Amino acid sequence: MGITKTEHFTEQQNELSVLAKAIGHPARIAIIQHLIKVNSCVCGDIVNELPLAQPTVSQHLKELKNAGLIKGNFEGNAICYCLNEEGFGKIKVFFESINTYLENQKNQCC
Amino acid sequence: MGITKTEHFTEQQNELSVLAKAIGHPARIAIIQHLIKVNSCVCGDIVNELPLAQPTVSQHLKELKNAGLIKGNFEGNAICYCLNEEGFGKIKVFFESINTYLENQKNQCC
DNA sequence: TATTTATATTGCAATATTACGATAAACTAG
DNA sequence: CTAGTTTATCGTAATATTGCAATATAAATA
Repeated sequence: MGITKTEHFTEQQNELSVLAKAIGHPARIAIIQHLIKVNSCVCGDIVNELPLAQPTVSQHLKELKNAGLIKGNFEGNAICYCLNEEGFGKIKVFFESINTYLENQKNQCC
Repeated sequence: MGITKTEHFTEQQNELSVLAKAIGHPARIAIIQHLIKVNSCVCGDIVNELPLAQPTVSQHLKELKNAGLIKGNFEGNAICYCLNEEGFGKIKVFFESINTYLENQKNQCC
């Protein structure tokens, strides 16, 4: 069906899946890594950094923005992008709990 | 097209995207959370934990396994599942670098 | 105002994902 | 061996995602 039965899962599970899904594409990971690498807001050169056409990049940026992983503000002609702490904060909590569990785990049978 | 241009991205970017994509579904997050909650290997009750048909759950388990996020061993009639540290370790590094960046970031303009 | 530059939207084709019924496969118990 | 239990696979329908050409929009500047 391609349709996810979101209504059967908790709000937290759906929220986390949206965030992870947004990260689940190499182009969007490349965008995130570029924003970190440049270490400041990036105004208008994201399209040139990626091996994809402008509409495609625009779409990926939109998805990252909708998921709350990046922010974008108009800066004259261009748009400045940077990471959005809010989205990453939510994932952080999830992965920290997993890591804590894995570190303390004793009775592993697999 | 629905087809990702993986050849244009680095191996690390593709690997991370596969892991994030595998987590990017509420059913698969529910599976991960259940394995943590029970705090031991879970042998054969995963299907009953999820509001989805057995073939669908089997498919989700397969995807988590292929991505390296869970392990599954035959235990007589049933199969025992638990988290796979290897997969989560790779994501951990990625998110730690993002968190370090976000914590030290000074010149935010967005 | 007209032109240029940067980004977004639309529309569409190709492919991927999600879900499940039917069925198969593998093991246990009797 | 037969029946029951558990998990995997196949086949298929419905929907989602990816990518881009064409086009629209918006701001800056001449």
